[in-house]
Amino acid sequence: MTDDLRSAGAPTLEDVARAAGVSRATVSRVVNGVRNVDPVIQEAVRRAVSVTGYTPNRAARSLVTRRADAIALVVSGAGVEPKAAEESEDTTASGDGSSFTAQVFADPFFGRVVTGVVNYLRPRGMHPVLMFAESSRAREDVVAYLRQGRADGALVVSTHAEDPLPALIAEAGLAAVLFARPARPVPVSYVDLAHQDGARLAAEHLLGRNCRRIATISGPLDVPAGQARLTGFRDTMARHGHPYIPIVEGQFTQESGEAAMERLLAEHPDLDGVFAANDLMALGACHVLREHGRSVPGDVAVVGFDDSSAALACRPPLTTVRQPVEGMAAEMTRLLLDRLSRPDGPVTSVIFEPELVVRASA
Amino acid sequence: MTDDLRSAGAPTLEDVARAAGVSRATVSRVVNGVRNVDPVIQEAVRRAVSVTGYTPNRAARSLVTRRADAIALVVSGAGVEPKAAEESEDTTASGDGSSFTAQVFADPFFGRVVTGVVNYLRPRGMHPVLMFAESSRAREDVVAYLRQGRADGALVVSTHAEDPLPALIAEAGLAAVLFARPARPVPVSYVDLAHQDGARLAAEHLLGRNCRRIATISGPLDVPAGQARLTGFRDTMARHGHPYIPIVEGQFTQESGEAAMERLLAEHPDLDGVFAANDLMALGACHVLREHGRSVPGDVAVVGFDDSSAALACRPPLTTVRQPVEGMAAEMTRLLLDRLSRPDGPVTSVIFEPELVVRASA
DNA sequence: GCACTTCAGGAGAGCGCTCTCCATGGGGTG
DNA sequence: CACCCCATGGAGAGCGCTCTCCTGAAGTGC
Repeated sequence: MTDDLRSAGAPTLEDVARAAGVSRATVSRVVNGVRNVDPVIQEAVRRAVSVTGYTPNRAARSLVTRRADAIALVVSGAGVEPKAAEESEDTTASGDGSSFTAQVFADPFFGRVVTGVVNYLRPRGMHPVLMFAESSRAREDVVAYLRQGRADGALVVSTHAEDPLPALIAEAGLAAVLFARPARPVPVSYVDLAHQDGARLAAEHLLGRNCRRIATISGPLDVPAGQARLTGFRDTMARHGHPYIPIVEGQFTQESGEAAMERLLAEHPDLDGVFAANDLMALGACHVLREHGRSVPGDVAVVGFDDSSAALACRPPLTTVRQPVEGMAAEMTRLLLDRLSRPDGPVTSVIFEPELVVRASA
Repeated sequence: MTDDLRSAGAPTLEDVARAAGVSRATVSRVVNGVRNVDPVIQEAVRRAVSVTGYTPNRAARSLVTRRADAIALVVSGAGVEPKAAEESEDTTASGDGSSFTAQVFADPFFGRVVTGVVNYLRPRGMHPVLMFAESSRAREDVVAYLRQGRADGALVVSTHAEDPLPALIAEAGLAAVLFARPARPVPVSYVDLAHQDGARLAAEHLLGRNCRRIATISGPLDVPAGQARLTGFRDTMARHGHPYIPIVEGQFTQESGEAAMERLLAEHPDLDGVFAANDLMALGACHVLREHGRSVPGDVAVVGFDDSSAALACRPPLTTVRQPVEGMAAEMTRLLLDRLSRPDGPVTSVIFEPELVVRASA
């Protein structure tokens, strides 16, 4: 098609300029919409663009703008730690089902983060590069990737506290925004949820239903979110005259929720209310309760946390504390793009408020 | 650090060359490991690289190599179709929970694809760019992205048949590999599962347990995989003297599985075996069966398909047909990289064999 | 010992784009 | 009528890298 105007390969600015009878600079101005260009010439250029089928070469543009117009979405944390064989380059088709990535996607939480990020990025013509950083080698990869200018900044979702990645990125002078406050302070913006308030809502709901023997399945206590939800729950219970409540620590997985419920039931067979620090564990708890002949919410009321897809998948549907993950992820993305356009803007944090969603389980 | 050797900003090849007392070309050769370079000089260059803290600029490299060294992972299909307001650029922090991306991640299947892709890509220093193509606008974005050279090729996972994306990509002369055979033939390589064989395994297992009133919850029949699983199941049943079996079409979601099971139970209260075309629907079916007082597998045996995380999350754990999604995704990635290094290699397809995994549900 | 091959390393030409600087010209102002 | 200003478009210098071509020195064979 119209090969007469192009030398070979993809058409370049030069080709368009020739076709439109103007200079390269003018085409560039029209394409990027900068400065005033005579409407007549603009039109001519636009026509030339579509005639030649021109698409700007991103590498060339990036080379001069020093911007990749891409950002990385990094899921960071400790997964299965690197065995001796880590260097073995051959993760071949045999498939490694128990990998960190698999763990990550098992929780509906992460899909919601992606949803929020993508929804914000897409109208802006951007797409996230997906990276996982569960080993120190992988963390270096992330930093190298950013340093190479392949992405302008990173959105970091840590699954564990003490994650060294945020600090690494900050030290290297790279842009990043975190999902959730880092365990130890790092000069990086983040979004987070008022976890304690959420836990308070759960506690008050359980108490409002006249549950009196209430226990909780907490999240991992080395994760700030796990810690905060427990604190919020415990404080509220204490304030209402329940200074002591049974606690079993879970790991935010369904299995850990099941195990925790088993223990709770063994030690406190008469309990009538459970607050699980996330929906997945609440789901596991419901299963175990039913297996032990307890009806939910008849015998035991169960409240989850997150309002993830697991909450609806559960029988009965879970009463839970809604965490607006998609909105938080979108805000996180907004903060990063903001940072990129104003590199010395302030480091900020945005805290979202949770909301109680009452369904059938409590 | 050692600012004396760098002009400003990130160190370039030039800086390293100066530090090592060689030419730019030599540094490039060492960095890329091509041609013979005197070991002594190599060592000097390497030292200079670490002293200066040099990292190659990818944009500059891409500009000349015409390779982005990046690939796109595209989830394609029809989601919520674009409303009139599609152009409204403001998918702000309000969060759009019911979006296509949310639908996608609700199925554990996709996480497994990502796992396989990432596992293969990572040792090779690559990371996928995540894209969603559920509207024609989004499909154009994908093509434009590839045409701009931001990614060298695409891995396409279609959630629906008749997905126009593979054809669009092929027409544009861009590299791609598909997960699952396209509904209408497109000159693009793909990986797929022998769905019919998998369904046969399920049928034979149910028959082997002496189930005699067997029904199936099929996948969406406009998806090749849904179609093939039904065909395989029906054919096997017919071959064993069951020419007619009740069928209800589902949508591969848990809810659709529940609805289908309700209908099946209403119309055939005496059934003793169910084959659901994926685990999510099997999970839904189990819920409904229990609600109707049927024990699984005591009263009704249930077989799923995929061996996804839902199979283990189910009570009882699902007997299912294992689809090696991670391995398939890795192979798909291998095919793409292959294609990129040998652009006129053959278009191929790799079909994987499923495997029956017997657990408690049947 | 001389012509010839071999190979290490340097020089330099771009890759396609942006953006600064400059030339041009038309219109407004004193 | 002279002057200045601003709007407009062109020229051209790179951005940092790769890779071809070329030089020169060392090795090889008769």
